[in-house]
Amino acid sequence: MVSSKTKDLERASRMFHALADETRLQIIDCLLESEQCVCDLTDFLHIGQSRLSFHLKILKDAGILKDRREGRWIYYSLDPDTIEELQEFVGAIKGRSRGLRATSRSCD
Amino acid sequence: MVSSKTKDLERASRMFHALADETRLQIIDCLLESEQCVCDLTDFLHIGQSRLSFHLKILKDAGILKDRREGRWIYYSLDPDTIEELQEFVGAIKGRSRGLRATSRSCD
DNA sequence: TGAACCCATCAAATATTCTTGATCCATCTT
DNA sequence: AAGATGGATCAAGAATATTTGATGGGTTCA
Repeated sequence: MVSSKTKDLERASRMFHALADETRLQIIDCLLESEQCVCDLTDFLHIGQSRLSFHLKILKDAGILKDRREGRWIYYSLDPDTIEELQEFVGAIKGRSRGLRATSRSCD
Repeated sequence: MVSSKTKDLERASRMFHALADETRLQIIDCLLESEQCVCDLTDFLHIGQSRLSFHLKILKDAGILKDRREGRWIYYSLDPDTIEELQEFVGAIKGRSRGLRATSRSCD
C-alpha cells in the first residue's frame, strides 16, 4: 500500500509546525502534569487570552491537544496518540540515520 | 541544575521549525539512504537550486544536517546526534502524556 | 431575565518565512 | 589564465504566521 507519502509528509509538517513555537511548547509543558483550563494557562504563561486561544487552536488542529468542556471551563490536555505518532515518525528517521552507507541514490 | 528551560525550548522550537516544511521533509527523506550532493537533490526534488540551498541551510543551522565538501561537490547528510536529541525531546513528552492525573497545577 | 464569566473568533497591523532570479565565490579543467 | 561547473548568498516580492483589541456566543448565578 502506498498510503500517499505526500499525505504523510503533509501531516508530519503540520505537527512539526505546531511544535515550532516557544509559546506552544510552553503550553505543552504546562500540560505535562495534567489537563488545564484556559484561564489557568493564561495565568501561568502571562499571555493575553486571545493569543493563547490562537495557539491552542493550532495545537488542537494538529491533533496534539484535545479539549473538553465542563461547565463554563474548557480543559485542554495532550493527546497521547498524536504524541506517539510523532515519536514513530522521528523514530523512522533515526532508525536509518546511524551507519549510513556511501553515496548511492533512491528518492522520489 | 536548571540548564535554562527557556534555552531548551528555543532549541527545540528551532529544530521543529526546521522539520515543519514538506520540502525539507522530502530532503530528509532523500538523505535516509545515504548522503547526497546538492545537484543530485535538485534533480530528485525538481526544485530550483537557490530554493534548495535555502532549505538546506535551515536544516543545517538547526543541526539536522551536516555537510562536507569533496572537490566541487558538497555532500549533505543527516546528523544522527540531533535526530537522537529530537527523539529524546518527544520521548520526554510522551513519557508523561499517558495516564495523566486529574486537574492540578505546576508550571512557570 | 440580566449581569458576570470563560473562551472562541474576527479584522487589522506586524512580523516572519518562502520563492525567484541575479550575482558571486571556489574548484576543477583545459 | 579562461571557461565551466557546483553552490552559497542577496535583494525584492509574495505568501504565511503572529499579535492585539474588539466582539460575540455559551454558561452560570442571582
